[in-house]
Amino acid sequence: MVELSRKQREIQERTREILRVAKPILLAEGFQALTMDRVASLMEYAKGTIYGHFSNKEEIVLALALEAMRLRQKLFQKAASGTGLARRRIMAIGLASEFYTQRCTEEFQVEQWMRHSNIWDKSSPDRQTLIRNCEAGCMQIVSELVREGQAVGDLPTLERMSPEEMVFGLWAITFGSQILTASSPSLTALCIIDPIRSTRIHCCQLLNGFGWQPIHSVEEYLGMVDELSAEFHPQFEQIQREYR
Amino acid sequence: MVELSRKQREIQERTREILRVAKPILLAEGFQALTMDRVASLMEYAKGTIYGHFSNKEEIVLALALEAMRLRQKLFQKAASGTGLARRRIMAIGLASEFYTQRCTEEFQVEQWMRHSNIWDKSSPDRQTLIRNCEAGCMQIVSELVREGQAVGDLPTLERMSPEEMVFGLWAITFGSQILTASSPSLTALCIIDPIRSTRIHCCQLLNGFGWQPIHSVEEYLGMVDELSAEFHPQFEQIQREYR
DNA sequence: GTCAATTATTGACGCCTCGTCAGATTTTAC
DNA sequence: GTAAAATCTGACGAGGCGTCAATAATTGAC
Repeated sequence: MVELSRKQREIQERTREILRVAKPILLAEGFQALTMDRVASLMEYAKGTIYGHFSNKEEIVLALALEAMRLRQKLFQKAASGTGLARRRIMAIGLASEFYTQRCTEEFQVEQWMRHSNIWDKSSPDRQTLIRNCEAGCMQIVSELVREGQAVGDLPTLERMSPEEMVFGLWAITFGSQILTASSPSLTALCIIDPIRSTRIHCCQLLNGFGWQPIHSVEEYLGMVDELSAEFHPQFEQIQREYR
Repeated sequence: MVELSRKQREIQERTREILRVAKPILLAEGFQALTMDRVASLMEYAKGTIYGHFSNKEEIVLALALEAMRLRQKLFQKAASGTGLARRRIMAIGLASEFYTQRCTEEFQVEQWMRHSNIWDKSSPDRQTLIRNCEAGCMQIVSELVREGQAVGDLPTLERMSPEEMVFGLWAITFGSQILTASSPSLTALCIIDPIRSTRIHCCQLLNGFGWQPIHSVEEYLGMVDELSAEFHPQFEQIQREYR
């Protein structure tokens, strides 16, 4: 490790400060309200100085997103490190994801901004890679559990279907639900009263469909999720606090 | 119906012309490349004239998106109007959705632009409503099939779970898969070789999980999808041609 | 066919943001 | 103490947005 000079530390600290200033603007007023001039004047630095840290505002968003995704990854890790069968631990990951969307609203929102092609495409490949790696890390946590389920014999393997491809399904269902919930303000108008409960049920039914033992009835499953929730929520909250 | 004067027809035609000009720019170069000045100069009209049709560029995107969604709706209608059991017809809708993503790439892409909060939020409530209605229409087509499955007794009903909430699951899984496929250029790096096949399987397993009769093994299901595909593709292509 | 009223079109304009870079200022190293 | 290196500054050019006063075209009554 290289020792950093005082100046270097100052600069690093300022990078963090920029993110601290930019985040509430992005969240409260959207991307177009996040201007370099504004960040600069709020921080009482010249614009050029800000550009020394981030070569455009898209980079700021991706930097925020990376932080957010690291939090997500930590939650997943915690969930996966629980006890019991792989299926139970996968349920815990579902809960982690739910927690992230529900309780780490800001981070979840930042992730959404990052996905905008406008923003993604204008930021540097380096930062993109960092984010991709983090995403792959999250995925790996889950696919390990699938592998474990298969190894133990609880989950039948399928011809030409990798553990990652199974995760893809769970990922798609939770991700899809979250996006739809976040972007359709009128789900209730479409008779979708409780999207979170629905998503839980769909995950259960998907796992049942794959024959992942033990098979749970919906009632049973929802009960277990509540128990798991009581167990993990304090831990998730702890991680969230540390992150702040 | 009101007769339109020649002038009115001309104006209407120009609206269409604007969309024709704007679409390739949006698709090939993205939203920030779509400027009113550029559209105006390409059409050899003054900018103000374009603003007479669309009060900002976001409106243009939403207008394009509405066209796209109407195509999607037509595909869904065709799929739902097939013969056989509700489960089979739901599979056909899955295929319609696949066809839309795969073969109506441009329309699918336009839909993605519409979902950007930047764009959505800046366009008029009227146009937003049109789009929401179209989305609701698509959803209704599917939820009718769920109702039919339940009525016939093929699909067990669940406590506190509306047909729409069941559709939500299928919607989330296909939508989520499509977004992930479209936005993660390196799915193969994550060991997801064939996302389309995976998605098909996940839909099958979800339906199996819900106990929708007849239950299909994955092999069986994939075979049926191929058959259905042969049956519906020509019809879908027909609809696509009419739309152009 | 004329002409006034209505409707449509134009494009220069003001405002805003982006990202740059030459010059001013501060820090570092000796 | 001082010269070289690093850092910071903010005015500037480029370019997009949306407006609106001025201009042109169209309509329809006579």
